[in-house]
Amino acid sequence: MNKKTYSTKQREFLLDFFMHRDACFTVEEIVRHARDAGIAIGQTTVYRNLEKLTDEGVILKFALPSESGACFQAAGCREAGGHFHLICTDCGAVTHLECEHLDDLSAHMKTSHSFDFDAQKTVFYGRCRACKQG
Amino acid sequence: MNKKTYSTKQREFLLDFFMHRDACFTVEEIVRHARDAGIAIGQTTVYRNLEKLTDEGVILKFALPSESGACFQAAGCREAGGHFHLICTDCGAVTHLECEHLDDLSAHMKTSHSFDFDAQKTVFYGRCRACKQG
DNA sequence: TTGCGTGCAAAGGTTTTGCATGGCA
DNA sequence: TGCCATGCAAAACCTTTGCACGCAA
Repeated sequence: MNKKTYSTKQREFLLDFFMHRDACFTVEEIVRHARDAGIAIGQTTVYRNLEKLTDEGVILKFALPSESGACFQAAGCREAGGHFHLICTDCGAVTHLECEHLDDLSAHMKTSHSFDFDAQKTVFYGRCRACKQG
Repeated sequence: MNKKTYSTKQREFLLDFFMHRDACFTVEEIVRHARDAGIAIGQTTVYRNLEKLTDEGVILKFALPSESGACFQAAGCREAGGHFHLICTDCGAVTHLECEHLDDLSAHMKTSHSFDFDAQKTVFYGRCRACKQG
């Protein structure tokens, strides 16, 4: 039996915050944005809510070489497969990728290498178009 | 102009250590292995050497959900392409994968999505054969 | 009223830094 | 001898935990 879940203004802010943007943020940045929006929120609360949301697959947690702490971002969709994330190691931009090549890869890893690839947890690192040109 | 690099027994140990094994280790584990091998080494030294080796692409640095600190492992080869890493989120086992599917993927990302995928920095998370059966 | 959620402060753990010493070339 | 490397101790950081109070249902 699951615990009850209350709706608080802090939780609602976080949900809304991630649903409406498409970049990654550190805990510190999230706290700052909340305060700018007039929502008082402690970092403990951010950590606790983010942990839950990460477990649920609603948001993605990953490390960026350019940041010292963890980065979080909306997963975009909760369904398995068909949606992958590319992160630029220079600027941190995130590209959502829906591409049959990746579905093929996932299927191939499963059948030929006996590895259940988890698209939710995996982040592809590289350099985006803008940073290549820059 | 690059700085000179001295050869010390600590550095030689680290190089040798990673070249001869195929699993990932935390800093703490590395220090312990060194001391077991009769090499006195401080964790500061491990951190400093590992940072250099990571920059050079000799070893891989990544986070494992089951570990609190960072994990390091030999990259295996320094050439670009053709070599990827799968990590089991349950047991931490690392699989090296050489597979034309991944080369295709890399080429596809570059041509169709303008993204220079960096196999050196990317780790695929999922569950390995043994843990699926367990 | 019940009990989950919040947030401060403190603890915990990892990684970095300062500085004096050690050791390679 | 010159200068990089090492390592202890301390600092800096990020994240988690304890506990009392707040608040949704």
